[in-house]
Amino acid sequence: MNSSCAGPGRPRDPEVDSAILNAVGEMLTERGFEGLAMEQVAERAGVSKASVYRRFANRSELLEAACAEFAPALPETPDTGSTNEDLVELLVLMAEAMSEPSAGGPLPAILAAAGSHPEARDALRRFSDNRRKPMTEVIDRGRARGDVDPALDGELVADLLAGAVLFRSLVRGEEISEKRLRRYVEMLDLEPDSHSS
Amino acid sequence: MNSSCAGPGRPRDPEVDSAILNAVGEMLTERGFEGLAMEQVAERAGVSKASVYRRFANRSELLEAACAEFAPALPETPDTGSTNEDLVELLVLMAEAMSEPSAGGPLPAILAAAGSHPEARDALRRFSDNRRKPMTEVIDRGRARGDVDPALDGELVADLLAGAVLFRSLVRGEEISEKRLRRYVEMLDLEPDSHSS
Amino acid sequence: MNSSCAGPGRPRDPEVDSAILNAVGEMLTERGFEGLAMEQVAERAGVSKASVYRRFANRSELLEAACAEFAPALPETPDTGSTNEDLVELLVLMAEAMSEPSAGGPLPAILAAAGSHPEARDALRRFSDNRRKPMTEVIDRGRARGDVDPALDGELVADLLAGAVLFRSLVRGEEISEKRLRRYVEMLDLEPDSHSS
Amino acid sequence: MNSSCAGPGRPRDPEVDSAILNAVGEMLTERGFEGLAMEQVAERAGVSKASVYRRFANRSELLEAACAEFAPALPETPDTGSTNEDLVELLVLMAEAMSEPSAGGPLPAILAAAGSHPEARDALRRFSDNRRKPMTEVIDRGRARGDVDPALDGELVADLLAGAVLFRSLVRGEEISEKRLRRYVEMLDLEPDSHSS
DNA sequence: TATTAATCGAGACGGTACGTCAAGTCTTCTA
DNA sequence: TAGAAGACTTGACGTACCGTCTCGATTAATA
Repeated sequence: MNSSCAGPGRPRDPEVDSAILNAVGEMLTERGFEGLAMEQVAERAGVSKASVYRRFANRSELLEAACAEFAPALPETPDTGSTNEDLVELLVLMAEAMSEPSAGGPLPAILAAAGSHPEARDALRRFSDNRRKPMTEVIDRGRARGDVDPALDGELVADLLAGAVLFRSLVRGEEISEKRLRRYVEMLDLEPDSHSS
Repeated sequence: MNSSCAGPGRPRDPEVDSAILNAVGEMLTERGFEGLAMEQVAERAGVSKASVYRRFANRSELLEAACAEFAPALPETPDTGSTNEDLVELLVLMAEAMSEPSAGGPLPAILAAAGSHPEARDALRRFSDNRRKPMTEVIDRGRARGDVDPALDGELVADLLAGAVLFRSLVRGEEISEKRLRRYVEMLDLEPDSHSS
Repeated sequence: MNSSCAGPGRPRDPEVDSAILNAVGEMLTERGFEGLAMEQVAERAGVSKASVYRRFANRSELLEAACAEFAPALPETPDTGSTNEDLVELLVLMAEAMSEPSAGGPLPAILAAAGSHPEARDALRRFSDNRRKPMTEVIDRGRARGDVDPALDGELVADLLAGAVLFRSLVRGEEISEKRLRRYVEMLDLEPDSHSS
Repeated sequence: MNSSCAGPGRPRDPEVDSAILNAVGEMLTERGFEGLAMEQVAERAGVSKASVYRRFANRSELLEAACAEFAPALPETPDTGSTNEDLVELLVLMAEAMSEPSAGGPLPAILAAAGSHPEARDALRRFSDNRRKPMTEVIDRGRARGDVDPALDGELVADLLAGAVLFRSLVRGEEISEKRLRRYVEMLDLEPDSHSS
């Protein structure tokens, strides 16, 4: 709908699009969700305010687009041989992404926006889906190995683990040690024999 | 610290304090964190803008105070005889508080602000401490009954369970069924014998 | 210098300019310099506050502009045949302009501001230059007629006469009778023979 | 009414009175009429705002009091033997008082206020009366000496001379050279013989 | 090739909120 | 009581964004 119909008239400059989105990403990272000002986005992108508004009718839409853009690379599914250890590795990555701005990029800002902006929630959902996939793979592999109880619901596991990371990062604002992450995983008792020994 | 030292000068009118805080609470509930405008808070509280600024130097401080104020009564610790069932009940309450504004009061707004505002985070920490206490009690009681593994760390349990609720509410924006909450609890396998039967 | 260079961007609406200046003129006349409030000027002009501030960075600049605008038509140079009589006529006009607000327009307000605001002083200078010109013409004409001492310095005459009017109006706050004005003129003894008879 | 009736209760501290008036004088001198803020006067006087308001109901009254207080020493009547020269000396003093703030004290500020505040006008009237007296004396002495035309009206002379000084200082904002002052005086032709020689 | 229509920049416009400051009034404590 | 301190309402100050708009100047596809 945007790019396909060539129509008459001057076409939009794609550089402008990307300049805007870049600026949004930076500002979101640096100054958070509240610090996202259309006016400064335009200036920072070296673009006129009208050009921003031509694409995004308002702050929300801009945020929406930024969220849509926001798709951090799906992490390599780890394979250490141990289901628990694989999960810990995934959680470590997630915890890093949640930590202070400019480390984890705009994620905290988007999270902050989630309360009021459904698009932000969508972005987060996509993000969490991405994160969930390797988690599921890890569990499936464990199940194949016979490590993991076949009846186990991978989604519930993801809710609990991702939730714990989210909770401590967002609500309690703490860095999470790898040790703690490992204890979360062990609590779920995925590998019954591993500590019966 | 506030009221005891009379000092010279006219004392602050406590009605003004409460009028402001009430107004903040309402606005936060109705219009979210972004809709919290000093000017309108003042108007709504029937108070001059200067009186608001005398107490709270800026929006952040106002939010902070609102958060401090926001300490919903700690729920009755349930006692159904079953540890799992008690936990489910606590989670149901928590899930309700997280759902749509005006149901759960300003909590979602505060949560949204947590990303950018440490004070909001503090408020949440206090809130979560309050919630955590009955959870710990329930677990302790279970341990006393012999239901629960004595080695179990209650805090980790709370992280996982509260986190899962938070995660599904905030990130995925879903209402959470009681059934799902029960499955979270069961996953933790607190009462080993309960499903061995 | 203002209107010719179109430049990029939406051009300023000249109606806004004039609306503002009109409002300023009225308020200055009605409520004096101290009663000149940016906020009310904007409202009265039916214009946003930002539009006022875009043009005038602060009250002083607004005053300055109002002063610049303030250039009452240079009075007809009278020609009664008598130098003295011509001067008296000019002084009468000047005395009227100095009297109560809304009679003389913003002049008293500007005069009041002159002490603290150089721009007001500039406006007054321009104004007095305008007033001085007809005075000089009258004197020159008198000199041509042989009425007036050729050595006479017209500027000094203007200082003395205008000063006297100013003094009685501002410092003493009195209406000045035509008779008194005539006596001032006669004191200067411009037409030596006129009272030798 | 103020000082005489002792009445019941603690008497007013006269130091407070003078501290206030001093502060007013200084502020008027330094920051002009518009810069006269009750709040800062109080602070500067080391006095509570209420103590200021107890004495002066509002800014105008405070200004009024300051004006009342403002009574620069009546200058020594000069006596050089020459009427013209005496007048020049008086004008020099007056021109100095009119020049930049902190040189001439609060006079320029009061002058600025004269447009809107009758009390300021009163103060100026008193001031000009003070100035006028030596001028009249000088003229009378001249008349006694036979220097000056007996029919001359001293008041008119004062209007013209003081007015010229006022005019050039206030409206034109110029320092006035002694030479120019002398030319004003000579223009009035008080001593007909002095330049017939 | 000329037309045409949308783009781009710049920036004015009416709004709304921000956070500051002062004017006056009122209330309390201390001396 | 007076005096110091300071809370209170009111209202202007000057700043910063919002989202809309009007320009003049580019561009490319189309006629």
